[in-house]
Amino acid sequence: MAQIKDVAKRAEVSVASVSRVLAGHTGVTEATRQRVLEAIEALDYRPDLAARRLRSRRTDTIGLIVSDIRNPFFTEVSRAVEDMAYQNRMRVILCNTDEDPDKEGFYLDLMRDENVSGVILSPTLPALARFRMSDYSFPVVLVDRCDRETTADAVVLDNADSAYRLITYLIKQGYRRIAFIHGAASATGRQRHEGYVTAMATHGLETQAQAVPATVEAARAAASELIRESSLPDALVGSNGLILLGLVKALREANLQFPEHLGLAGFDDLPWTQLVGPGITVMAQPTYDIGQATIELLLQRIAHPSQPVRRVVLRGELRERGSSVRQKGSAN
Amino acid sequence: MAQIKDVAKRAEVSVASVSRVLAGHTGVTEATRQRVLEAIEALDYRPDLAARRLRSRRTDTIGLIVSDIRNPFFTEVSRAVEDMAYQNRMRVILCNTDEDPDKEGFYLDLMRDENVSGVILSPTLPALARFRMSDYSFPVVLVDRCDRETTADAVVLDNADSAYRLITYLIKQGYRRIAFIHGAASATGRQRHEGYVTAMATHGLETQAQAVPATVEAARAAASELIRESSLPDALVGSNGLILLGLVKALREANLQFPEHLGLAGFDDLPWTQLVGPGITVMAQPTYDIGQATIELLLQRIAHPSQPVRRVVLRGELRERGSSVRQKGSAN
DNA sequence: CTGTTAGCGCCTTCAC
DNA sequence: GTGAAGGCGCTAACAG
Repeated sequence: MAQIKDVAKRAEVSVASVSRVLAGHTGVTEATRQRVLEAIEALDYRPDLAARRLRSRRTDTIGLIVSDIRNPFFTEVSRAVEDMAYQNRMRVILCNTDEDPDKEGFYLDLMRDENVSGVILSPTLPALARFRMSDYSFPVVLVDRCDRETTADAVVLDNADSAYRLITYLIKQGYRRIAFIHGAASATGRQRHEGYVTAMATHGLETQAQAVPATVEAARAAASELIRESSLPDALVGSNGLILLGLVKALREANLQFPEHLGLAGFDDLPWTQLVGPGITVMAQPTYDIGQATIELLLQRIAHPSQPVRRVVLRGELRERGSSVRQKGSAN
Repeated sequence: MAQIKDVAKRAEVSVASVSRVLAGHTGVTEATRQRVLEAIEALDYRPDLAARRLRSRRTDTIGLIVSDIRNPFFTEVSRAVEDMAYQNRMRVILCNTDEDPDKEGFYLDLMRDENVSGVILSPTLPALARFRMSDYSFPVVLVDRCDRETTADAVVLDNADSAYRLITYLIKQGYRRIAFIHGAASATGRQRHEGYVTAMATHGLETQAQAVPATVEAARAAASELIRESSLPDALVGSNGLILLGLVKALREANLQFPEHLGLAGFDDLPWTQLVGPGITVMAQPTYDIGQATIELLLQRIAHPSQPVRRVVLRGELRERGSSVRQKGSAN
């Protein structure tokens, strides 16, 4: 492995000059620049990143900490993040917390040890509650999850509003007994629940909500339970794509059709939602945009550490499909 | 930020002793060990990874290079990889190539610059064709894609066999004119195509295959085209989850039901495949296991650089569902 | 068992 | 415009 002094020797200059052309500095004769470039080429020299990082104290690395990359929302976000990172010559380290604050803490510590340029974090509930930018030695931008009280750069959906609009739409369709299954472990689930409650209250309707771990299986189990009860709800709503999938599974197992037996809706416009049954009405998130906005915020924060805190709130978009078409002659 | 000499000072020992307890070395009195530990605790000292890496020449980092993390197969693989990496105190750098050999080359160069401990690579077709372990300064394990001729650690599905078994199953169901849409840009798509051709030939049937970029949209377009032709095939098969999704979309657009109008099958047991229509027959890949096996191979290779090359071939599992139930009275 | 010391490969003043 | 030299923070000989 060639190193800088080999290049210097071959180009018959000092290591300082090599370093200068590497850094793209001015103050180097075009002639020496060429000689250095040739030497670099000839030796297939590549600077040692470990040495460079030790010296320069910067890593051009960003950490991406999410609950589970298999959640399609985070998959898409991660892709946007990696795309932008690539364009900015930065690498991304991927971390899954499984909503476990300890694991999250471990990774946050790791980010400090890695001396990353910045972190994109989808915090667990406890981490969000006590989040302070000043607790970290690196810039952090929150994604998907953020409280009203949190002072931090963040990119989120208008969760409460989106849920409110989705529920209001269902109510306008004629649904009354609307059950809401939402993720228990995240701010997102809570905020969407809030929107649900507000919408129902606005129309004088009783709520029937249930918090579950945000997994397909938990949602399926909860829905199965709910369905088994004597009085079926008019409609079922899942607060994210995973939960919605669980609901569909439960309905299928129970041999219940939508919208014939009950209405169905949810969040996240995943590819399959338009394919199952008559299509499922969803509140779509601009997922890739969310990821892109997040890393843009982060890059700006890295460039300007003391710029004012910013929050980007993206709007969900209702996609009406067959699953929420109220059936005539249904019980009220 | 405290550093090792601060710890040494506070514990009243030399930096060497601190380094020793950090490394978990024996040859340190329990007493000094305690003093060092206390000092570390008191100062909240954490070793600087850049310095450590420069000195030790190891990074405990692995690169994961795939075509697109949004492909559910790679999503799942990446999760397995990250899990195992976490357990082994290693970090993973995520890279998407989009099947672009240049981008792939860029990342492979980056891996060298990063001096990673190892790389998990799902190579593009050209990269696979010229792949030589000796071209890399770090261990590489191939995942999902591997030729017969390639000499490298690898974990793959028994692609040709799985396709053969899937097609043979369809033929036994009574299907004859089976069209196969497969990914053009990967070894996997080619091998599955091979299995398809073999199965059809074995039964004296004519093939009708089409290679497309492995995206939902490309598959949808190709299938739409195919469907528009005067003579509809008996059955449609997609060589992976993305392609299968495209097929379903095309059928839906054309208002064609499965299995009523034609049979349908594919690869990858994605959650939605059991939810759309009567469920779709698929060849399931043990995705998480594949990821796990891959990183295990890599970790072993890192530990024993000169151990013999190993290839792990996992078997696909047929999951029969409603989409491939031959309809009575159909044309032959 | 413990301490001293010489680098790991690079960047960057500081002189010239 | 160029070169010499001193670290960045840590590990691992080598002495003692």
